Amino acid sequence: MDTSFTEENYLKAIYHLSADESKQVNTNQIAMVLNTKAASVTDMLKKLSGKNLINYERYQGVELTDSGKQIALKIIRKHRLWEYFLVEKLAFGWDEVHDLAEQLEHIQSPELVDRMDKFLGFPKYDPHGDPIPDQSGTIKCVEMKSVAALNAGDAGIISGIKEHSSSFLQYLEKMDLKIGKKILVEEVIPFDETVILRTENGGKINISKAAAKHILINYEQL
Amino acid sequence: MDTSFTEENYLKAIYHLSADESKQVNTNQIAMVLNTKAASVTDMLKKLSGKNLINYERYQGVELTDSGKQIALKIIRKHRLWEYFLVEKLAFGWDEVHDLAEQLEHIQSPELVDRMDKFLGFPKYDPHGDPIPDQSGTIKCVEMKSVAALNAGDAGIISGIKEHSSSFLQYLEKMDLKIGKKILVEEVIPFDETVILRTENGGKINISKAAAKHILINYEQL
DNA sequence: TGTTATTTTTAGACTAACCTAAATTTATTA
DNA sequence: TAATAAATTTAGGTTAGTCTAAAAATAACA
Repeated sequence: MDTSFTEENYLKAIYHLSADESKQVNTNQIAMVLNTKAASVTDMLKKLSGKNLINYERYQGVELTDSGKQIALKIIRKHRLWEYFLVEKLAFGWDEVHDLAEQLEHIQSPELVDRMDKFLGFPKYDPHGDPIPDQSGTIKCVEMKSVAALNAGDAGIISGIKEHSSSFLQYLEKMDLKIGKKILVEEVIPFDETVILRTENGGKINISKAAAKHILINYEQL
Repeated sequence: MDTSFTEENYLKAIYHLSADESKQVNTNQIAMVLNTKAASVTDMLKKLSGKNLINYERYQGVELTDSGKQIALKIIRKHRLWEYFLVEKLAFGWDEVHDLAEQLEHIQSPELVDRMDKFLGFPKYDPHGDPIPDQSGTIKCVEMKSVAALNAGDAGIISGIKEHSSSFLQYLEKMDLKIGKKILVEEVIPFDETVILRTENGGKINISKAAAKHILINYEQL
């Protein structure tokens, strides 16, 4: 039972959608993220259901089966390893690698993935701070908190973001807020909840509440 | 004007066929190497002709136009750079990388190719000794001689092979005849034209005429 | 040169993935 | 709860790439 390029994209989309928004994923959501039409999604859902990769009942939304989830995690593993490679070895910016990884994640060769993993030194997080699933598809579940939820005095390492638009990525670049950077919350201004961060070299960075919401801090990587 | 995965494979096949056997390439040859049927080939030839990537007249065989050749060379450049990467960085055997490179060569990103080239140190030859076209598609034309055409006393570096079957690749592996190895022809036995080679560390290797014919020596890489 | 054999092309059909437009089901709200 | 709105599915059609079987062109040879 082989999965096509397109099937893999659907499985990945469903995985991400069901991680974000609770449980059942609906047709329109999928159509949205895959840039396609609801009718096409329905066709594919029937097909994936026939292969037992999703549980699907007409009009009732959809969720991945265990084997569907396994496949999705394999794709995500590949995606994140490739992103790591592109940034660490080929010096791409972390905001430029997504589309390329989207192509590379479909290369079929378990051998390649594992060798790449070794070559890269078994990285645990991709350049956006998202955890890289291991060979068996296990994903390291880390507790991340949004910066907006921190209080003065809290500290941690920037480890992820909730928004992947290139405008936001460029904003982070400008503000010099990179994944892996250690920060301390110096103050939260009560008026508009602007957060004042202090970095290791003593610099101060002010960010709006809107931005703070989308930046995640990790306690695990310390 | 974008070229699909499949179109690229046809262009590459035509390129290789016209390099090997003189000029005009015929439908059946293409069908053979692409593992498809002549009828399918005809369909595609019409399509490629419409895009001005080949010169095609019914029943008369086919050849690449300049733009078709440019595209073919870009694919070949990618293929060979990926093979180099797989062997040099990920420690694959040079006889295992072909199928993988066949997938990777279709990744679309000029930026990626050039960064990879730089990362690898601008290699001139792939692990099979075939020259890697540069950015502009120029291929280094080197004079290669088959070992069977050498006389006692001649020396050079093993730089290519004319036969790519995995049985032959494994034979070379067993004999410890690797691309890049410096060899000297010590003697050619008149009886059956067995060639006795001497390697840099003083070892002797006997090869049959059949094998010698398929091994190429390069004067350029010295 | 005429006849057979081979190669190539056409004709017609299939599949995967997509689309639009219409029908149906579920959700919302007056 | 009936009526409207939104979401989803069905029906029918398109395109790229493939196939088989039959027809047409070229090549081989007696």
